[in-house]
Amino acid sequence: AGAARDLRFDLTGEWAQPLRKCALDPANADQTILYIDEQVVLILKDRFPKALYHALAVARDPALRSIADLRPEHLPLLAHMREVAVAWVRQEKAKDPGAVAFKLGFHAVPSMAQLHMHVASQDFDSPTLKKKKHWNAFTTAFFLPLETVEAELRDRGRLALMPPAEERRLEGLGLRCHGCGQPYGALPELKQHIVGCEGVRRLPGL
DNA sequence: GTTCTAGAAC
DNA sequence: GTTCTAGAAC
Repeated sequence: AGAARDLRFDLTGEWAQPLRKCALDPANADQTILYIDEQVVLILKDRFPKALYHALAVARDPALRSIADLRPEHLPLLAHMREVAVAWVRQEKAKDPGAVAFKLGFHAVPSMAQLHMHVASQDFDSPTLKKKKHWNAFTTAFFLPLETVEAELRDRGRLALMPPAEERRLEGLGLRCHGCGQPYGALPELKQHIVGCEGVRRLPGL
């Protein structure tokens, strides 16, 4: 008998479908499509971005609903998603040399159906970043870097899904600047800090 | 994922 | 009194 499927990764609600719909039927998508080929569509996260630059590389294979479906055979797809993401990052950084370093990766427990990789500048300067959960989803171990995901697929054949208790722990962690480590009690204070933090400007990444 | 909003926190 | 967070949404 196979293991029971983790319901957190099923994402069957209607509100969770826009990325999947875009990947499967891009001609009728209302998102801004930056790039598309047979394997991947790069979508600009223009309505609710969490940083000055924020895009999503979405897999077009209908079988890839989330990171739970990834297997070693998908390593070439992940490499291609990196190429597509890096091309966009280079283009944006050429236009804006002052942009903060980008990072590529997946949320440990996604909220939207269809495998999607975040491509985001680490300024996290956005009016639509409103909740502690948003902050911690990008600045804690809840964010799985692309290299980590690739290594785990290579070494273990699939991803170990984050236990619900660990998910709750990371979402609830106290707010802390990812650039300098300074703790903050409230999100508005932290958001005011990050726009001027030198540590944020010096973050490593793409 | 977001919206709404009650009531906690300040 | 105002700001801010966090839980329900069928």
